Amino acid sequence: TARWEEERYKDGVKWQFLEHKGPVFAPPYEALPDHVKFYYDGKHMKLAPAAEEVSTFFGKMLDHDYTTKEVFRKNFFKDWRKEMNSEEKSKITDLKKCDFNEINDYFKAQSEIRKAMSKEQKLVKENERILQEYGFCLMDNHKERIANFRIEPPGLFRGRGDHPKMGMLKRRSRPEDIIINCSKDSKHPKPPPGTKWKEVRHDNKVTWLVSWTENIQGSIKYIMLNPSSRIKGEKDWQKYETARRLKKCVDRIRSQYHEDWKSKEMRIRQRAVALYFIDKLALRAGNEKEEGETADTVGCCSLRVEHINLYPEKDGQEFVVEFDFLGKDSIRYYNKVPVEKRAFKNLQLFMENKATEDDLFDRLNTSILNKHLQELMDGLTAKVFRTYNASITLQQQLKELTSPDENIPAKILSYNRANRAVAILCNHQRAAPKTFEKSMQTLQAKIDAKKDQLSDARRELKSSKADAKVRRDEKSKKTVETRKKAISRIEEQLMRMEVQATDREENKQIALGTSKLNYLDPRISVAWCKKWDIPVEKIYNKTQREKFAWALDMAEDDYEF
DNA sequence: GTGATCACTTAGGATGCGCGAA
DNA sequence: TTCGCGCATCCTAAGTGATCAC
Repeated sequence: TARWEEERYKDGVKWQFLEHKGPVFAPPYEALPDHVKFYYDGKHMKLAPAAEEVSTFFGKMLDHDYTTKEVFRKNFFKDWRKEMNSEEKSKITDLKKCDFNEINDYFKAQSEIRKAMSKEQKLVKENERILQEYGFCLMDNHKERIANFRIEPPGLFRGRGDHPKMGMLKRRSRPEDIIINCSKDSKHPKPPPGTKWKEVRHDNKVTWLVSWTENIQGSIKYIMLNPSSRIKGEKDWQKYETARRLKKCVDRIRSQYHEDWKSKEMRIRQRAVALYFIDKLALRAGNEKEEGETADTVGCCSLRVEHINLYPEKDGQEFVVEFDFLGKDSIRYYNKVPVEKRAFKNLQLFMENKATEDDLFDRLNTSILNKHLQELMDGLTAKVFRTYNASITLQQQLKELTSPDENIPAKILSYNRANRAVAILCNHQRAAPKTFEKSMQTLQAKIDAKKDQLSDARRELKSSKADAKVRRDEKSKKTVETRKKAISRIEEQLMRMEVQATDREENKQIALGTSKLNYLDPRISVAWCKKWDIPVEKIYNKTQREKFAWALDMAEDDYEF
């Protein structure tokens, strides 16, 4: 469907152009010299000197505050300079003097146009066609949905938190960067005309269909199957089965690490205290990271002295450890927890004679820890504790919070509360939605209005009752009945709103999705739904039901994690 | 033991879209 | 019919952990 046109570039070189419709490459292109790129002039994709394309990225991002960050600007300008030709290089020497407002306005206008167009259904149809053509593959004779079938487009790298590489240019992937993985006899997508794939291989030991190396960290990116696929589903099921095996031996492991706190060997004590944190607080393992390559974040094994404070006594509690560090995605973990005395004494020992930037567990890393865990249980690693503790917490909380005589909305609130307990345990946070305050106010106003309505209705009932007493006829009796019904309807509506308000307030800064999708054995939820006769659609949306199809089939109302 | 590489899961924010209220 | 909101989906970064070479 790509429409090709011919145009003339300023050097007198003839190139071909096309409107961008391509699903795999954005846009598709011929083999081009490195300094030549595409840009969009509002009508057509055109060739542009690379520098122009790069600078438009900056314009696109102008609304974000990070374009004011020094690191971002420095990295961006360095990479931009690399893309400039000699004329541009001598002209564009100072980022401060560059004004990107025009291009920024242009992209804002573009997004308005896109919004208007989306109503026309044209784009919707086109997206559907692309999905049908590129969004599926055949695996073991089953048509399976592919998760991320589009190659990542070029742009400026942001990263999360204080990332040292923010602002760098993420380069366009070319067919020559792409490795295709498929079976020998299969039909695989052909590269754009005049180009070649880097490689076509047939490795059935891995699950990816396409891979390429990204230029910011040099890591490998993959195209893989959707969570609804057989291969992902089976893996997911296995994960929860491993966690269930941990349930059987967790007592033994816990008493083991309590013993190890007394060990003569420092490395064993450290291992035991770290495992205690991972188990009790659901901390992540904490692999080492290369300095200067990523934001400075830590997990359990990579905690430094500066990340904890010890209080022999605080707020009436003994042996309190205060954690304050940035974890995955630079999300802050802050927690004050009383710990067992022996663990506390060990921590004091580990911190002796250390500088704040020294490792808390200097005799430990994730590979040592995981080797130890492997000996305790086949397939046990640090992350299994997170899965186990999350799922067992959900199960316990559901038991505790669900009261049999509550109605469905109230039961769902209980479910969300159980889910929330897990999200808090795993520290799954989100930024409070921008519209939070406003939407809370709107809801409160609705509640108030409903309350007024209720008192009006009650007054009306009273008067009609009095009326019925005097008149003693059928008609007035009927009025009383209708008004009674109206009241109970209003009461129910009010209750539902109040439940919703509580739920939303409690959810302000907590993300439930991550735990629901990755940590909670879906069979627990399915069993709960069956037990209390709650439609599973109230808990899992369509996508989630597809992902957890295996669990929907499997779990009965008496399922125990 | 160490570092590099690879494959895979887990993560939050941005964007898209459908639906109910006005 | 329009508007605004909230949930679903998309996107891709950032983790975990296995394996391999030295």
